Amino acid sequence: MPTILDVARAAGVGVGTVSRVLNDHPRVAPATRARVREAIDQLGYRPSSLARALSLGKSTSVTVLVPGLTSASVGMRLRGIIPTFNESDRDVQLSNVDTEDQRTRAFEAVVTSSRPAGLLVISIEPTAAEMERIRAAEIPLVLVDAAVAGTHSFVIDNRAGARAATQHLLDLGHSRIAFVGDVVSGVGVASALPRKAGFKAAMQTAGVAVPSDYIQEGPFGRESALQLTHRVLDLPQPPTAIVAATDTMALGVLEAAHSRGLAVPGDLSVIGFDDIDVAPYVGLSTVRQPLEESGAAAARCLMGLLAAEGSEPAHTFLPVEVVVRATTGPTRV
Amino acid sequence: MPTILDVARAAGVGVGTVSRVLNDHPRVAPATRARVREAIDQLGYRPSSLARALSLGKSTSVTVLVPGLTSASVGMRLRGIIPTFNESDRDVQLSNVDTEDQRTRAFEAVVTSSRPAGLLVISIEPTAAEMERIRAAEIPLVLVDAAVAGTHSFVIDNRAGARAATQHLLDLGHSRIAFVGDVVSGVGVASALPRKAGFKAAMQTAGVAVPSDYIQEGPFGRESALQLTHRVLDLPQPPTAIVAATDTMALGVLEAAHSRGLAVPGDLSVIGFDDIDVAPYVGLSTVRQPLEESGAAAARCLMGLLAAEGSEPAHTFLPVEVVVRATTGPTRV
DNA sequence: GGTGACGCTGGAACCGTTTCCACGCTCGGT
DNA sequence: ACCGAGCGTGGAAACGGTTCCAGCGTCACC
Repeated sequence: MPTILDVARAAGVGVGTVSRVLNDHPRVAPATRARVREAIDQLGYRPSSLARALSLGKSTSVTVLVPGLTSASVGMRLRGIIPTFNESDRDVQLSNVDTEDQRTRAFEAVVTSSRPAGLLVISIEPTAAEMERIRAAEIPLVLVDAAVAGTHSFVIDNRAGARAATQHLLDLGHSRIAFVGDVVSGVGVASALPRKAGFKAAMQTAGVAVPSDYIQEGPFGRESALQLTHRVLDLPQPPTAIVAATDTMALGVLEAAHSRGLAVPGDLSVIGFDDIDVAPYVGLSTVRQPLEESGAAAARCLMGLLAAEGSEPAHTFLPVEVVVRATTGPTRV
Repeated sequence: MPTILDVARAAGVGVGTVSRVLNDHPRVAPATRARVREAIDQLGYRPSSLARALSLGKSTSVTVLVPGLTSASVGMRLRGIIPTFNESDRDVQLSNVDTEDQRTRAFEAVVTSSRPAGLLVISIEPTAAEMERIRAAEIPLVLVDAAVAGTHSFVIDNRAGARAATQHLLDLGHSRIAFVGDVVSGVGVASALPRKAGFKAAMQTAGVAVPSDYIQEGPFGRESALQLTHRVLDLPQPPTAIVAATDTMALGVLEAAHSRGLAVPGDLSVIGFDDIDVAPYVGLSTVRQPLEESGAAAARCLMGLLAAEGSEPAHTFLPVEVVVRATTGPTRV
């Protein structure tokens, strides 16, 4: 395995010159540059990214921090992120952070140990202390599905999305509308909170009262949503429509409806949020957010930060859109 | 950011001793060890993995090479892989290799540039040359959904799986059974090949002739399967059942059936392969392979290789199982 | 023709670890 | 009391890059 010194000797130059050629520094005579290039090809030399990283004090790869890798929406975001980086020859370190402990250690390791060139964080709001350490370490940071002042971030208006979803049901003539959402557990931004708020706001604006029993919350997941749905459907006055905080939970809602023999949307309308990849197959009406595109956009943003500094931090709002499929409709007469 | 030298000074020892403490070498006096530990805590010292990597000639992270990150089955495998590594504090570098060019460069980079502690390759068969370079670089290698002699690998019996799927249809009384599969395109192991062979074998054993038109092959994907299905259903003697090489393609088959107003399974039975996460929601009958578990098992295997050398390479066969859901049944009478 | 500026270059220092070698000390055996 | 073995330790060298500084030409200009 040839080193930079071998190349320097072969080309009859110093190591500094080879390094300058490798990094496209302007101060190299064209003839020398050509000679070095030739020596590199001849020897099949490839610079060691390990040595480069130590010398620079930072690696060239980017780190991506995600909570709940198993969740469908996170997976779709990653599909936008990984290829975008790979296409530019950027290595990607992927870290799954589910517990509070993993989260602490992950941020710690990023700053002290692995020192990536850039950091992409999904659905996690770094604490002020974490932000400060990242800033001090001069690691460019981009947030997806989370926002902190002074940072680049890509988010959607969860409140408006939920509001639109609820409005869609109201427009269909529903008034007994329930909400099935997840509570914060472990790491991860609580997008369920603004979604619940959007639901409430829509109902209030429409002048429709929401019984407190109509708001059911539990852990994230299909299974959990199934139970919450049974609970709300067992009420003396069950709802005719349900807004789920996420598509994954909407799948649980559908399963509950199915197991009770309820017709969807005849007996019960269901709308989710996110438009994960199974949604079209199940015919689930939902609020689409550009998951894959959000990942790709964030990755491009981070690469811009790595290439040329500058550009003041900005929050980018991505569009949401109600997608009507087969699980929402008027109540059967 | 304190270095090992700072720790050495604080503890009144040499850097070598600190390094020995860090790496749990036995040759350190307990008292000294304690003193060094204390200094480490006091200073909040964290070793630089960058420097460590250079000194060792290899990084501590593992690299995972995957083709077609967007495909559902690969995603599920990753869900088994990433958390398994993360739980042991192992960084994971993820590389998406779709084109032949990316593939070459990825293997090249692994050996020459990034030099991970271990390599996990999904659905790709390294060439003999690549194998040789990896062996020379002494990088432990584990294969998933691909097998090469002399390497640890985790595979399923694709042929037997397809055979069982076909047998299931035969048992239901079908005899006009078609096959919709994908052809090799870009990088990735052609598991469609043994699956097609399994289909043919089952039919031959049953003594049922298969018209050549009944075997349709095209690019991988739902869209492609949709067109292939239309083609086979346009035949004068259309099939009453279709074996799809993958669940993703089965989804295309279902879509085609749906758009023609065919009842499933009344007019057309459909069975897929893989049991991807949407399969249960669509009610797709399929051949289940333990996708997530295969990833986790491979990751554990690689970690074993990293911890303690030894254990001769072995091919591990994971079980497959026909899962009957709602898309297969007898032909409507 | 002398001088200053500047482009290009070589090489040393440095990044923060690991590892190897050598040395001192202790202790058991003779 | 002496000697050798061996444990515990310090420190230098090495890993392979980057960067900075100094020096050498060359050239323009006076």
